[in-house]
Amino acid sequence: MFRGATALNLDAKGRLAVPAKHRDALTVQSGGRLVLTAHPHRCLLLYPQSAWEPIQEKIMSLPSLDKQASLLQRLLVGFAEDIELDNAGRMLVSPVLREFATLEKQVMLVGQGSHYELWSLDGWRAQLDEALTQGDQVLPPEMGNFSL
Amino acid sequence: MFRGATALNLDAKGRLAVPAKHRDALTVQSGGRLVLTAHPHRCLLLYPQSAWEPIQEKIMSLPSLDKQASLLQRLLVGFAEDIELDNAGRMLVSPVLREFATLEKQVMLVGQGSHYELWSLDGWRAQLDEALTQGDQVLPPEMGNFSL
DNA sequence: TCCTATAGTGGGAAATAGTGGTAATAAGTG
DNA sequence: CACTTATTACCACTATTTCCCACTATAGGA
Repeated sequence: MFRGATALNLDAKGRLAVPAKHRDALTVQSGGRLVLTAHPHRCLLLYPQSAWEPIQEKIMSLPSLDKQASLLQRLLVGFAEDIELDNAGRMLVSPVLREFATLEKQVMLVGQGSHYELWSLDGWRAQLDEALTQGDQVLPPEMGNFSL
Repeated sequence: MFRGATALNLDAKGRLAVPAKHRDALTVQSGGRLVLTAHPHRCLLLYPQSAWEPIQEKIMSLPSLDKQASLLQRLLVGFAEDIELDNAGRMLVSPVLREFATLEKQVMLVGQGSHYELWSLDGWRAQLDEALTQGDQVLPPEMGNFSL
């Protein structure tokens, strides 16, 4: 499972060098075939292809004339791109996805168990601020008696 | 299956160059025979012909005196056009369809599994805004416990 | 502390894709 | 029936992308 946050840089061509340790974990699962897509919180999602497929199927099984469902389909499936790493372990992030998540040079790669999230540094900071200022209200109701 | 979003330009003659990777996926399925039609959300739909046929049959099997059904029939079947790509991989979008979806120069091609959607840049942006501002209400009820 | 091995970064060249234009053909009109 | 206009198919040029190689930096071991 993927975990840990790393600060990375996009190069001038929009390439992102995935750190070696994460790279190994990613390439094992689907032979290096990855899927990169958009998340409603304005970050990107990075899945091994085999983990992504069932999610896509579930999303596309919703009725496409329904307003809510089609928004979700257009976001998650519409932006999804098949990605491979070059022989230096870098992935190319398309202009469309870079614009969506407002990625410039500095980027955060954040492990989330089944997948990674990719944030612009600013987006990530904003996210953090929110979590910290909310203090103890962070817990959702169904986790009321949760203890670390 | 088709996925991924690409920004494209219509040229002065109303031709749209389909990116090579999507082109291959499209031409495999029906030998390059495609169907382009109108969608109620004011975008266009692009299907391989073989995938479109059963959909058209299903639509036309609805009772044509029903108000809802006939609206759908006129839109989806009424606007449908058979399309082929020229030998540079471009499709010609007719004036009628361009006007329907308010396509001018800049256009988004968005993969949706079995087909593609074609949006004007403005229409697509509006769609995105909606998805993002609705934030977490994006999930339809039957997907309540859905997790990425 | 220095040397070696591994990882990260940048750039360049070949191949491929995109764009615009021109010529030929077909269709429409007087 | 001839002429004009529109459409389609083809060709050539330009731009972009992708792949590969070389250099730099970092970390680990001797």
